[in-house]
Amino acid sequence: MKKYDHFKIEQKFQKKWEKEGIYNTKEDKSKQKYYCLVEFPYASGEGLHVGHVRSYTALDIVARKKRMEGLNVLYPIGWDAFGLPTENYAIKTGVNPKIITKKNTNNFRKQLKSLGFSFDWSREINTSSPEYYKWTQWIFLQFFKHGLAYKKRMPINWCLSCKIGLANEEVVNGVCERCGGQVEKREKEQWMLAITKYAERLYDDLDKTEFLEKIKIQQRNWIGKSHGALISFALVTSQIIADKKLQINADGKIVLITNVQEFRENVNIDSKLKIEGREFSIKELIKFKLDDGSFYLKLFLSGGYVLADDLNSNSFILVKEKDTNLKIEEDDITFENKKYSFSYKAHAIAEEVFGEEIFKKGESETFWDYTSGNNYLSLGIVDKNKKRLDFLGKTIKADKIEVTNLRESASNLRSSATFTKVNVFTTRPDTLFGATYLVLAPEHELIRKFIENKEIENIKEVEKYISETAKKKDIDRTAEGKQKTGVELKGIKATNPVNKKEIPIFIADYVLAGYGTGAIMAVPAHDERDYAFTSQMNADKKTQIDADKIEIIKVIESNENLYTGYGKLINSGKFDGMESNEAIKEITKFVGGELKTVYSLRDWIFSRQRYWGEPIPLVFCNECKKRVENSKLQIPNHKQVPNSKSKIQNQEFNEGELLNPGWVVDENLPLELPDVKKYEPTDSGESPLASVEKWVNVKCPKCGGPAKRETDTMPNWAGSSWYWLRYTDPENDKVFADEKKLKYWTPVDWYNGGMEHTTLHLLYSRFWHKFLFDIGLVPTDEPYIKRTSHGMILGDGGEKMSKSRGNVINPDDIIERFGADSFRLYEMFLGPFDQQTSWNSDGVVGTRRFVEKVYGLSEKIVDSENESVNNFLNKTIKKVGEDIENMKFNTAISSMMMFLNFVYDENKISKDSYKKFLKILSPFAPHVTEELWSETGEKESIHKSKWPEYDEIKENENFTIVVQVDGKIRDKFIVASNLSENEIKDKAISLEAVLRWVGDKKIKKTIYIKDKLVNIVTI
RNA sequence: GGGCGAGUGGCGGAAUUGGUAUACGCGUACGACUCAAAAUCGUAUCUCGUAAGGGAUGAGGGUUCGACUCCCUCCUCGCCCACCA
Repeated sequence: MKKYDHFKIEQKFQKKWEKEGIYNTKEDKSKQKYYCLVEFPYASGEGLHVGHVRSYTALDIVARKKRMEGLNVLYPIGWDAFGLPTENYAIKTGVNPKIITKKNTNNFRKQLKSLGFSFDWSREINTSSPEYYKWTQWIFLQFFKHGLAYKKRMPINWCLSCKIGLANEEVVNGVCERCGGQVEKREKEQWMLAITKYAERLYDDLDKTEFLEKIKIQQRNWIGKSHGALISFALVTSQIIADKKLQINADGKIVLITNVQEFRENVNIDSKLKIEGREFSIKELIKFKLDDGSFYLKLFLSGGYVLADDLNSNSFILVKEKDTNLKIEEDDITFENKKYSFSYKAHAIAEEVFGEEIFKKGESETFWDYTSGNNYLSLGIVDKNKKRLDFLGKTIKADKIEVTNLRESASNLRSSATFTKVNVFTTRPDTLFGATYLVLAPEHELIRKFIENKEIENIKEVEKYISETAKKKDIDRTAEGKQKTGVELKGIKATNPVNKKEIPIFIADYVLAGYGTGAIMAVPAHDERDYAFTSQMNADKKTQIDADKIEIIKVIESNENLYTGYGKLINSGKFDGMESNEAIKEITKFVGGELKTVYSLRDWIFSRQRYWGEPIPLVFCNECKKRVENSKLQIPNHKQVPNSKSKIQNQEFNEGELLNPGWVVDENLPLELPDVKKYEPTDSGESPLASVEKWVNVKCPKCGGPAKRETDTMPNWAGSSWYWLRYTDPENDKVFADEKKLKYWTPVDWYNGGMEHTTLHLLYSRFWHKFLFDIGLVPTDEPYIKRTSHGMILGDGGEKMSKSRGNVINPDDIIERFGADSFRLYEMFLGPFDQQTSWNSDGVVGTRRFVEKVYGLSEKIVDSENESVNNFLNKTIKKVGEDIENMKFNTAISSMMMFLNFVYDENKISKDSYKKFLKILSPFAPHVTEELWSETGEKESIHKSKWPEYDEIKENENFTIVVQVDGKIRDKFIVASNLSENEIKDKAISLEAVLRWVGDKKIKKTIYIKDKLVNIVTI
């Protein structure tokens, strides 16, 4: 018997296959396609991992089987080449990442080829090659042009000792992964991709896919859909205004307020005024602020009164609104049926209302200003020193009048509408009666404005808390068991809309700015976090809230103060007795809230302050910024991306340029990475590209003026977000892939990868694909039909393989010792493909022995074999075929081992059966089967042969019937399948062992399971 | 805290429309071959018991003629997410 020399055989066929290109694929309309995809590797310096081998072998088996079944199979490979380890290595050594990448991919390619995968190497791609990233950049520009990319200040992780920005993945347990140093947040302008606009579709369309259920679940959890309601809480700054503080003078027009400044600061749209015993509510409040920080008020009151501020005399003027009633018709203003030119008219009104001495003609000017949104204007007058202004009349429709000239004269005046409400998102509107305070995230935009307008009393305390929060590391902010902290916003209250009770407002960092509206209603009796916060604030004596008294849903058995479940409402006014699910809808309706679905998915931070990534092909131009700002172009407000290629091309500025004034696209692609001297980010946290002046300073592609390039690069997820599309047409330099080729090959039929990519990569790539679908560039709205994940291979002790633990297995060593075929078989034999398992190098000898036995099998070939061998083979063909489809590679292999053992026992096999066996083994062990196949005299490759059919097992086969008495096995016998149920029962009951066990007991019943078992039940 | 998954020999694991638990492989022991070793082949290998037989699939309970499989309670481990309102 000749010796099995794996090295010789594997080398021989790997060369032969490559030379003949037998796995290279072309579009062939006559054949059905099948697209197998594995996650392309990041070619690190550490070389191939056994985990790669597991994934690639599995789909190689699938690809080979599908080919044998006559499908046109695309099984491509390439390199995900932008990444941190390469960059970090470059920083350390100063070697250009291109060179490192080249070296690493060469090594990976060699390693992959030594495993005999049936990749179509002619389609190899590399995300770091300009030919490839040209299209990554191009797709980014499409996002930009459609208004899905925008710049925003965002915190980044900054390592204090490495002095570089870290990706989230590099921050492990709150410290820098590389050096273990402290990480803090730094704010920086970042490019964002608006993936949240696709949240709903990314969620819903999972139903269209055949992803493994656990993968769908993980995606759904990541997107984080919750149903709830937006509820508005009106703000009350103060109701201090009382009779004694107001005086009306004799003619009834001048109101004296004892503390005008206090009144100015505290009056609010929800304030109620009492003047001479008469109550007024405020219909509209206009607050004008001067540059020195002081401001003036104009209040439109119920009953048609207007309360106008007079700073100089520390008084307010109360007038009847109808005195200043204005109507606008065309260009002119009609005032009590007389027509005046605009300016003249305004003065006429001023004289009439306030007296000529206040606004002398020629010394004062008229102006318009915005008050409540873009559609309404008020007419006003400002004195010549621009220190005093007033309004004359109620708001009027603005779209009928020309305002441009008049705006300028008041340009040093800024209007600021007072904020009147806070929106909160809650999933539990049914607990609204228990809402005893509001909490805003420290980053909530209202707080800045409260501070600006001096609407809070304890500004210093609040500012201190905000800055402390910003400095906190993530880990401190979220660590479990951490005390909740917060500060009350004194001087501002909110009104609970359901019972009109006044409740305090806090800021606290347990409320996240990025989720919902960044504000919550706190229901301590029904929410754990609110309960904890309340208890802690009570301990600090900062609030009066008593959790006991606000319980609204009572659970009979529960005597706790906290209950987070659902139930029947109590202490909820007219909603008492209503079930939660109904109350959610009813209470929301009652308070004028809006049922809403929110997603916890955040927009994608798309900037990295790094060298080794795709440059972002945008340029900043000051001149274009001005032109955008002066243009009247509006950003279209569409909910869905339009399915059109042309719309955005007809304007001078595209949507992205309008959205990000000054940023213009540079369509001269690829925008290549320039060479740099050093790969570290700059001290200011900019990417190394910022130091390449020649590259940074460019002519604006739009106006030709001086402009600067964006120096951030794209994240390493970018290139992998569309790579499966490029495989269909990897060399095209006109488009990212030819439409017809995309149509033939996509979507991917089966995509396998690691569970660790289930959330980010899988979601990002689905997002890009959907966007490309929306703009008409790909034929389907989902990229992958089936997605599976292989389980992780742990090291010997059941721990994760890692360099530091020293338990990393190098595939090269295994191939050298045992050969690629045995290695592949062992990887698949290890355990269930989708579950984690641990590696044991000693185990490879098992599959090696199996391969050797296969190698010697030809000695058993005879002219006529036993029928039982043929039957066994049929069963095995069936099982192997099914197991491959179901990813049960381990049992497929064990069934082939059983067959082989059986043949060795029988000591004979026909040539025909032998060849069939080689065929079903060939996807698993492609080299040795090819060798043996050629030895049978076949000229064509076994991998081009047809997958064998199997015959259903013949009817007259015998079965073993197990006989139980009272559920315990007592005997078994072999029976031909043509016996009837009664015959089998009779035979069972007459067995000696059965008679012995039944004894004198009476037989209650006899259960028969076809071809399997008889159970005799006694009483 | 939430989601997902898993607990079966010394080890990786097999067995689910509920029907012979421990397939297949590793390891180990003994034997054959050999001067010897390796390799190979053969036999054995859950456990108690001489045997007949009994017990065992993380623990405990339930449903059933019959449970690794279904239901309930609990424990342990892994992965992912984590103050998501």
